[in-house]
Amino acid sequence: MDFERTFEPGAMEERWYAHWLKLGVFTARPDSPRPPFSMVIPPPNVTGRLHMGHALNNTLQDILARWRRMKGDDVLWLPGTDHAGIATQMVVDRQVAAEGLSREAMGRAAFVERVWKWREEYGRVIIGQLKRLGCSCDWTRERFTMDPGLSRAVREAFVGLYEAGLVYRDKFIVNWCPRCRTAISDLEVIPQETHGHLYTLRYPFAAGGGGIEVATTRPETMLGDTGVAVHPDDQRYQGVVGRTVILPLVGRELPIVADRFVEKDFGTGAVKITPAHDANDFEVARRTGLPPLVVMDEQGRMNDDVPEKYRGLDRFEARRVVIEDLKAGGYLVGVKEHLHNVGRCQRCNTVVEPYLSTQWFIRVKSLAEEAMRAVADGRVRFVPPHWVNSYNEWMGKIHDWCVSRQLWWGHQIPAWHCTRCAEIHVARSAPPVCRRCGGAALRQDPDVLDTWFSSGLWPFSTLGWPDATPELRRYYPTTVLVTGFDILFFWVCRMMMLGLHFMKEVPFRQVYITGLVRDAEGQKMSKTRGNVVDPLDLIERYGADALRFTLAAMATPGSDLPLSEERMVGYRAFANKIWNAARFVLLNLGDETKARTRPALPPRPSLRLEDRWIVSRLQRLAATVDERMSEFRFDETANALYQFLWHEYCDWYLEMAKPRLLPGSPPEETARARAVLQHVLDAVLRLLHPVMPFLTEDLWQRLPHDGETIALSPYPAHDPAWVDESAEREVETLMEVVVKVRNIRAELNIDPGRRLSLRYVARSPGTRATIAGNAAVIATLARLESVEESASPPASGPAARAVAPGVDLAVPLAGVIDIEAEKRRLLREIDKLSKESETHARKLQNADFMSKARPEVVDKSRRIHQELVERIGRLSHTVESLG
RNA sequence: GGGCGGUUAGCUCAGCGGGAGAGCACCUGCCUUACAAGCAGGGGGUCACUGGUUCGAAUCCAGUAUCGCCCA
Repeated sequence: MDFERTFEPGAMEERWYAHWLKLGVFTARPDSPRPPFSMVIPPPNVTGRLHMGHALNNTLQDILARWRRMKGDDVLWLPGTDHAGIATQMVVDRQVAAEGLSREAMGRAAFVERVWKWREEYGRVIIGQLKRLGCSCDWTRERFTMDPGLSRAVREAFVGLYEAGLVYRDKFIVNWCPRCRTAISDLEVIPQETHGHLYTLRYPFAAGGGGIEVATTRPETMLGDTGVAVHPDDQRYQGVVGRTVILPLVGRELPIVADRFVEKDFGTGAVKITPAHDANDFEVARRTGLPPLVVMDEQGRMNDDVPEKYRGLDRFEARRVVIEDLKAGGYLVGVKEHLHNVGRCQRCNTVVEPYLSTQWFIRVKSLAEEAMRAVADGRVRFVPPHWVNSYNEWMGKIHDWCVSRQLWWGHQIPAWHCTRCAEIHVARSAPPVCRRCGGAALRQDPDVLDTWFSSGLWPFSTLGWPDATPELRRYYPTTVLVTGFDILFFWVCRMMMLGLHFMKEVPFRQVYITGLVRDAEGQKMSKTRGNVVDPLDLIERYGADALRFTLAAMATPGSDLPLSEERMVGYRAFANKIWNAARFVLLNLGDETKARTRPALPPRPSLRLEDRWIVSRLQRLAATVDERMSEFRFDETANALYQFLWHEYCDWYLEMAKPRLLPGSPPEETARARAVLQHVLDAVLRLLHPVMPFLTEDLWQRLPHDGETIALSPYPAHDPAWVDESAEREVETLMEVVVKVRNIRAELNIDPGRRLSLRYVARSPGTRATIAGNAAVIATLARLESVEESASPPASGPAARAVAPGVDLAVPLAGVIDIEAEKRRLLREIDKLSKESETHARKLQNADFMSKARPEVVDKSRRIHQELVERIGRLSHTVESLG
């Protein structure tokens, strides 16, 4: 088998993904006796391309899915896409326009057919990209929000809400995008700080004798004014309420009304009321009985209800002309710079127009209350928990949800209007005749539902609802939802409300909220900034495993992820490190390699110290990983794996095992070393598999193994029987000795190839036994020719000295030692240790500490202090002996 | 205006009541038969500031400064 010196991702990834698909690894088994674990993917837009946010949350989901699968759960990770009403319609609009056609000219049916065609052709790009990432979704259950089943669920849900009295149709001020020509929800309006002007206008009293001044940022809306309001307690305007003014340019007579909404301190304290074009004004008008007057059309042009001069003008052009005319007429009293927020359409950045129109709404108050209760009483857990605050805040002051959209692409509202008597029928299917007048001419409501309405049903519509399918019974509520905070309100809140309403049960037990992937400078990635990083590009350059590991390692709950390429380079190096460790093991396995099955670990009494140590460390790793994964600590899981693999397995164990692999060592020792090397590697590959699925599969397949894929092999469970504290302590001693010798070599600039000898004086029989019993290991790691116990004090004569816990060391170096330099080196060491010991000395001298601190804390401090003092003493003694 | 989060080594971040940590970067020396995408050794921090609680605070509390996000 070829085994290159450097790890090359690439083709290997594609091969293993195909292997998993062939084996059906990702397919959920509803009839399985195993416990279920389920997640639904946050459905990406059909128009979407994989971005770093997707890469992050799908990596984390995949880690969970693969982990639970190996732990023995029946995992369902249900994938799919969202039809993305406005976005998709815009894309196809553009495509059609490029052909010189238009949506209007084509007609609705032809256009919708065209969108479907687009979806077939381009709408699956992101699915392929998720596969590149390695996502172990159950593709046999892939869903699309416009599928027949999900469309049926949407109809059923809408009708169900209607029957529960939670749906109504009303004229209301909504956020209107004149470019998209549809209503959009509050959440789809992005406020943008804008330098504008505040105009003060004077409206003369109808009866003559002065007038009243009003302030506005949108003068063109004055054409739709139907009143003026002041605060009832405002001293300045006592007596004007009830009088009328004449609207300039129009001539309409407007009543002055009193309403507490008016801010006395803003502008002049009097405001013009344009009920059909301002949400606050609309409320005021409702309270005070002022009539609404719509003065714009769907595209934001002034309509026929304004003086002829302004008809047909775009709202911004109208603003310009209105200002000119007001100025000419002497009605413009003042203009000043004004910084304010202007709402823009999330999709197309057009300035949103508050617009009075007839829309469908969902009464959400009762749904929101239940959704808040579900979180308060723990039916749903947020990770990290602080997001509950945002959730409650939004749910607490929620407005009714405008769910109708004036689009063609989406779920057409299941409501039919009688063309004769205007009766509205909300029904699962078209009624044959009007129930009121019996007329047969019924027309379906042209509007479609907000895309988030169908997304809100996603956790159960995808499982077959409204039918009580086995999947629905088994996998709902889903175990966990992983998503970004940017769609907390859009999506998470809506799923909570709709899930609780229709299923009487929360849609997910836990919600893990990810941070935001930023660039290396911590800036938000955006097309305009040009700092967008393409995950596919990263996969090409570093491999999917390195990308996944990077994202996992940086996924600290509650914080954003500044993605730096340096970090990715580091984790690609990690992948390469693992590759080479496996390469080393495999090249040393000999004939066992051909035995395609994993041998058992040799009985413990036959194992050497270092074997018991690495197996013990492995057990601790398994425990840590299990604990950290259960808490969604992907970062700490990744770090623990990294630390173990690189700094314990590779740095120490591999090196310690090398001598036993050399020809000439006892065959049974070689066999045992091979078995342990292989056992630990196999286990750690499995522990790592959820994070780095491709690399681990590739290596696992090369090693002796049972089964067809690592993805279905059992996840190593913590086995306390193999934890060996004394082995860990002993190896720590060996490491300290080795590091001291290496330190001497480095600081005295001794040729790395030169073999040195080591004399030691152990302070306890245990330490003596550890060192004496492992002299060969120490010699290998520290490149020594001899390790000998020596009489106390350590050998006199020219030598470099060091003190490790429990043992004094001397490396004789005739002709190399500069006595003064050696003294300086030792004094520096004494200094360092003294600083540490002082902090403990202070504590131990503190009577309060001694009496009030927990005994084990005092003990620990005393132990550390004693040890430090002892080492300092021995070092000082050595310095003195140097003269 | 309300809410949430951050401020720890040059950079990016863990740690969140008991000896200041990691990765990268940096310095020194090494192509030691798995790996130079490597090995060995090393330097580097009044844990934003001010008070308080505590025997003990980077860690808990209050306040200040500052940066960022969300909602109005």
